[in-house]
Amino acid sequence: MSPRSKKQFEALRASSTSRILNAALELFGTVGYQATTIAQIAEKARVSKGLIYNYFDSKEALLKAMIEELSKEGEKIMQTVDTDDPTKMLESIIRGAFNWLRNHEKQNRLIMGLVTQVDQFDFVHDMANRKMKEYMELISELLRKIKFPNHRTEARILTTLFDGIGVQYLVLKQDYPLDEVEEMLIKRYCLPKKGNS
Amino acid sequence: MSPRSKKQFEALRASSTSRILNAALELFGTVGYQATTIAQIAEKARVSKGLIYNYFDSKEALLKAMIEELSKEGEKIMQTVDTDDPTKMLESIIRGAFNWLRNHEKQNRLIMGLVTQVDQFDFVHDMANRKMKEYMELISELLRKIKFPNHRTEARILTTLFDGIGVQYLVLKQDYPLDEVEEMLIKRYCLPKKGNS
Amino acid sequence: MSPRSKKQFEALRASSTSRILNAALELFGTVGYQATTIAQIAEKARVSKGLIYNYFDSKEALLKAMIEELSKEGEKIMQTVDTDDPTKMLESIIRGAFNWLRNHEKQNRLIMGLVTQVDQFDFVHDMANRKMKEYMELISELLRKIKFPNHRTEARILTTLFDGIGVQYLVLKQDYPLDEVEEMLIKRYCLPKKGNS
Amino acid sequence: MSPRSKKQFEALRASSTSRILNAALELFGTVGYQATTIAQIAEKARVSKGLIYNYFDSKEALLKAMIEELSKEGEKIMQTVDTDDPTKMLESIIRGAFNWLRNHEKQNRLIMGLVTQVDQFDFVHDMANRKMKEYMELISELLRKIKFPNHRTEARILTTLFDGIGVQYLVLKQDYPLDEVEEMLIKRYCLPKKGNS
DNA sequence: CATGAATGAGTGTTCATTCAT
DNA sequence: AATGAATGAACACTCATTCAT
Repeated sequence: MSPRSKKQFEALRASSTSRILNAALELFGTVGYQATTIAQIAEKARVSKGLIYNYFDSKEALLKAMIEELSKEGEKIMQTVDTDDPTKMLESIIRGAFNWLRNHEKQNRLIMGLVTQVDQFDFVHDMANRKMKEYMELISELLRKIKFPNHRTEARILTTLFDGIGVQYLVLKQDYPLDEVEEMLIKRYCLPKKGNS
Repeated sequence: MSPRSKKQFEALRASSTSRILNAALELFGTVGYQATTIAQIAEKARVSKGLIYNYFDSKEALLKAMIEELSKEGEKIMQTVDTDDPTKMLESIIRGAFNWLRNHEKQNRLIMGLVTQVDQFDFVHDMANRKMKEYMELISELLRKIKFPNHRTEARILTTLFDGIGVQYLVLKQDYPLDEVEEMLIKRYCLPKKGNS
Repeated sequence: MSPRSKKQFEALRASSTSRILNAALELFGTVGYQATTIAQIAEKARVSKGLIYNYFDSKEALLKAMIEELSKEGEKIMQTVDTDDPTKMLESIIRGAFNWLRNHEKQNRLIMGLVTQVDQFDFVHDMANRKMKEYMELISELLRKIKFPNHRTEARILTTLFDGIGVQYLVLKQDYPLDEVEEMLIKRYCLPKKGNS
Repeated sequence: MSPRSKKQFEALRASSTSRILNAALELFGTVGYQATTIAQIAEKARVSKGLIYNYFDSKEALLKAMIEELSKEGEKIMQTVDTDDPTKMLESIIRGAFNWLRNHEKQNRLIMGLVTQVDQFDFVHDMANRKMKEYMELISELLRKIKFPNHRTEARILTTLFDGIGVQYLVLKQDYPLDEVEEMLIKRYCLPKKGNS
């Protein structure tokens, strides 16, 4: 009855789980969480509806798992930034933020859509809230280290800009000069200023 | 022939319509469009479900009416800004944007939630797209007039900041120093620069 | 308070009532009774929804009134047929039946649609039943008088044919040779037979 | 991979589908299509409302499926008639038509009810139209072969009679002498005439 | 007599979830 | 582990009918 090894089973599990998560992300990130049906996810993942409930307790649990995975991925990226030279680190963070936007369009769309609903997806709201504050603190600290004037205010500006870029990029798409804005921010915050000395 | 006067009917209609629109805005702007049911709207507006369909063809038509009203309101505000002195005008626009954020939280939430869904609420997406570009052009032109260096790039920054502030304010609420950021932007863009002369 | 004479009021009543009945017939007879809404009737009659309920207790009462009017009209037509010469009378009846089909398409459609529903429009069913039997008796008697062989069976055939023609005309419309069939029936039943003597 | 065998699923599907179709026919054919609710069908089929939508896209699709099945059944019956001897064939067709009336009361009622509504169930109208013309052609040809005088006109009479019998039987039920009329038609059209030789 | 805004029970339909296999 | 048939609560929407004026 059990000719498959444990490893095979686990591989199966992993494969199905990730197929489901990928399909869900694809749909949540385009048509939205509420407008996506379990049937659509099952079809896109080429899996039966029932199987989804073997791995996830509910549609919301599936969402939660996705958000958590996303949160972990975000942390992982943060840990790869160089921690010695504050200027290099800031540049690394800025470039990382822009790359995130480029590579996680669906995720951004999803989160943006969820974060607007009050009292319903508190775990998303909380995560967004926490991340925003973490970013703020980190960047503020870096700007202080590189002796950028008004470092707190500038950190506010910079983090706010990140979110603004996210929204504008999401709406304007190719019309938004992502590369240009990236270089401009690098220049403003990571290069030695001439006239500000 | 007519037992209630035309005026009476008109008043009745206006009252119901606005009650419905208000209730819908309240709900769409908090729990979201899709998560809001017609029954909830009817209850909040203290009106029967059926009556809503006397005034709006469908749930989506109700949304459309709301968005259009919003769009008009936006235009009206834009027309009130002083058009003589570019510096004054820019300040007026910036202050207007912040006041909009303060007074239209529900609307912002709603639009932000809708704009993320692709191929579903194109009229919202289109409006957002158009407004963003209009703002960009207007501000760019003003910065050029007041001889702000790199006026196009700075206009990009400023409009992007508006959206970013919207997102952060929406998530962080009281934790976001709205007033402080407002003053800072006024100072940066509307006051004579010392070192830049 | 009552500056209008009784006659004026009655004229008003008659006008509205008949406008409503006409509109209802138009709609019942094309889209069907159930598919027709009171709102559609009101609109077509250029009358308010409420007024319809001044004259008719309910949608079904409106239908009943229509059917009754129709029934009376049918009787009136029957009374106009010449009662002296049985052959002439038969011809008159046959021609009358064909003219009825030509002039009462909507009514036929309506009745045909209603008569199929069991336990719902018994008054229609009953009327149809009664009319069919009356016709059968009358024609049978006439055929007997003109010494048509197998007069009962032939009466059955003839009345059945009337209904069949109704159905086929209703479905095939211009493709059905109504005039041709009319002449054929007249020839068969109302002219002296050559070979059958 | 699959817990229930393909066959098991197939059997389940077939069972549910036919239960639903039977229940729908029962109701459509008595109270009528529009007056029948999905809830009633579900209850009579001892099935949940939702399941109906697993098999049929909509109430109208359910009707369409029923009509199509009916159309196929009609063709099947037509193919069983003896094709060698035209007289035998004609008798077979006449007897077939009467048996159809006896065994398909609900279907006839349903179709008769639908065919009266214009611009709404065109597929029913079209089918009725087509069948009528097919029958007309076939019978006309047979009468020609057996050298019946005025074969076209007589074919018209005969097919019209079929429909008329349908209507009268539907209204008069047991009061209509179906058997008697059947024998009479057989005698008139399928037996060698005395005086016509 | 006449209006049309207002109601609410009822309709077709959807969809997350369960369960026998 | 996997299937998909089955459920039923919930939804958007309709419409005959009422009623204040």
